[in-house]
Amino acid sequence: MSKKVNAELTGVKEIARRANVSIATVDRVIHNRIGVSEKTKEKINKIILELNYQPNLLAQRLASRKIFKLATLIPKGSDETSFWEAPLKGIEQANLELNQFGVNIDIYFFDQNLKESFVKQSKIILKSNPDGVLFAPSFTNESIAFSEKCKSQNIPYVLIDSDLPNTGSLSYMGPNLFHSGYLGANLISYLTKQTDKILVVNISKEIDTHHHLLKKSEGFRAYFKDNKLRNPILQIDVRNTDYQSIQRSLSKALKEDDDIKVFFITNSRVSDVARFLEQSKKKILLIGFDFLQKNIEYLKSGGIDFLICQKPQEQGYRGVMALYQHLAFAIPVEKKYFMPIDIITKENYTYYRN
Amino acid sequence: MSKKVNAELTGVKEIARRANVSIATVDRVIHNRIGVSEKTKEKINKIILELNYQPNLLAQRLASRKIFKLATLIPKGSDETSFWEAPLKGIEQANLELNQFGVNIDIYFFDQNLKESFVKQSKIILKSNPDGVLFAPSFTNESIAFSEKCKSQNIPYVLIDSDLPNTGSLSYMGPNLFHSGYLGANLISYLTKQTDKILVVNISKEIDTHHHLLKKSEGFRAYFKDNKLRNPILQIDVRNTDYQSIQRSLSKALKEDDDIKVFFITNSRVSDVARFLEQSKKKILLIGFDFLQKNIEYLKSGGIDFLICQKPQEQGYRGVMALYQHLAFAIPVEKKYFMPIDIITKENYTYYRN
DNA sequence: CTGAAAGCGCTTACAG
DNA sequence: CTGAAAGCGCTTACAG
Repeated sequence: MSKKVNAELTGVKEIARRANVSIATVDRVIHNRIGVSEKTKEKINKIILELNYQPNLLAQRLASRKIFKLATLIPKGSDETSFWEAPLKGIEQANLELNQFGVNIDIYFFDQNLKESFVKQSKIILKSNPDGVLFAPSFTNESIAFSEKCKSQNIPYVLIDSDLPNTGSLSYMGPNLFHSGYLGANLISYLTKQTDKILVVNISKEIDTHHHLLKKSEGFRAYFKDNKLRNPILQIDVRNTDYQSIQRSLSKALKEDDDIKVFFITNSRVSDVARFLEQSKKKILLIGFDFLQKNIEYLKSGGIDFLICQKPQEQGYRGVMALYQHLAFAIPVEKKYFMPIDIITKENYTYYRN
Repeated sequence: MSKKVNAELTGVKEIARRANVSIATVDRVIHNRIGVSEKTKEKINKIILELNYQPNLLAQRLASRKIFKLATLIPKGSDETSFWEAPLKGIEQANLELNQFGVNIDIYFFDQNLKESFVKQSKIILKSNPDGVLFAPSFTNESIAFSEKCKSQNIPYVLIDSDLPNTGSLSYMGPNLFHSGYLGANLISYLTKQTDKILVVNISKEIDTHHHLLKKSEGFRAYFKDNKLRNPILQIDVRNTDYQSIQRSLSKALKEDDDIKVFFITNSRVSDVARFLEQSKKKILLIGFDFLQKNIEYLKSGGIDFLICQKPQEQGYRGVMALYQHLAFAIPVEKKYFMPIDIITKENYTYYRN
């Protein structure tokens, strides 16, 4: 272990010395603040380039006692699905790590079944005047409205889980939904004959607003089309997310077509389908989404064959980190950071990091 | 953006004030240095607990001008395989990020085909007196010898890519080899009938030292046994890694059994097998390892069906980070950090982060 | 437009 | 065994 030597032949002090000014003036130039004559500004900038000056981030953060206030808005975890616990965990982890670097995160929740709760929470957030916002745009119109307000208040915002059509966000961190459906189809094409019948199941209260499910089924179908596969593809939309409704819809579908070989469930509700198949003693290949405890149980028992996962925890973590890096260091952030499309089976789930 | 207030009602100053001592004494207690009476030590420790004191890492790193010198030893990337470029990238990324936190990394390489080069480089490293070492234990005996020397010099070391039987390492970050073979078999079981013949191919100059390949094929076989699957499994070991040799061995194998349905290649050399299959116009299901450019090309063209990947870049990155966290903050490190076992196809490789 | 000085929360010689 | 003081590389009022 050695010691740092000549630590600051390249710091602000050295720049100040060479430019024959005070370090305060150097600081002004570095941060593009006003109140410096063109001449000295040029002189200093030249030296900065010569020295290839890199600010010491440690010292920067320590000296500037700024506190960044971030707000996150995601759905509340519910009995029906624990999916949103993962992004929350990611946010909390980021919070923990950033705490000592002067970041405070306020975590807000909304009810996935209540647009008004989203609107209400977003208003509270705007009033709190945060330096940055992360949210899941579950309700398209309401989310667009929220993002517009963020823009007009000059608050950078990051989206996770699904994207918004307009482009004002600092970043989107989440799946490419179309492609995750496409991959599901790819996987199935390996597992079936071209004559096998496939059932696509969307389970969601608001299919119209949950356009992300539709994007997945679009991607799914596109694969079969692109590869000229002739499997018959049926589709049902289940609008009530309780088990009874799911059971009823699936029973009906199977009554109409009793030779379906594969079920493709476009979201995390796949465990309910596994339960149904278990009870009805049907052996049908089952593929769905998301690394939830319930789903893993069925993966273990063989009730679910494959899960497609997209690191929701990492979405929360990275989303917050992106905001921080943008605010604290003006580090450029990837506009779209698509999560990997992970394939989970009985034999690799123990190693998966969500 | 607000300001930090009362920043140090919990800092060393406050502790010193409450204990009625100087901050130097507080510092001594915090770092368990000698030269403090039992009495004051107790007093200070009590206050530390009361305040739930968390040192400001920024200030800590800034004030202590320690420089940590790390050394890494991994195989040189070769024409035959670019596999080791990934861990190198990870190491370089860590280097970049840690540079401003007082970490210097010296990167050493050895020739995968020359034990002596490993021995030679490890000696150079030991002479340089590093604070921590990361290495890939490609040659078992030589690696054990190296690790013993690290231990006796009190240098913490981290292993990547494959593990060593003794347990002195700070951490192992890499695949669970047995299980990655197991997963490969799991995947294949979905894609085949029980009567389909499977060929396992180990391609390596030193199968005996490259016991990690053997662990993969063990895991592979274990899956079939555990699940009472009756597929005939053949195996060949190719000891020369040039294309001609591989071609010859595979031709011979196919001549002896022309109804093989699946090839399982236990390492990254799978692209050579894909090339062979392409030329011989055989359509055989092909599964292998690692996210290399060559392999991806065949994945795209359909020559390779699945790749199993284990984030080699992250191995390098995390390995270095673990050393740093251990040295700088005495943060406890996971003894074994197994990488996820990722399944890559034509349709998700664009999203993969190696 | 510019600079001197204090301070961020620590560590580190040095002196006693 | 203990403390006063300087310093890490920055930022921030404040004064001129």
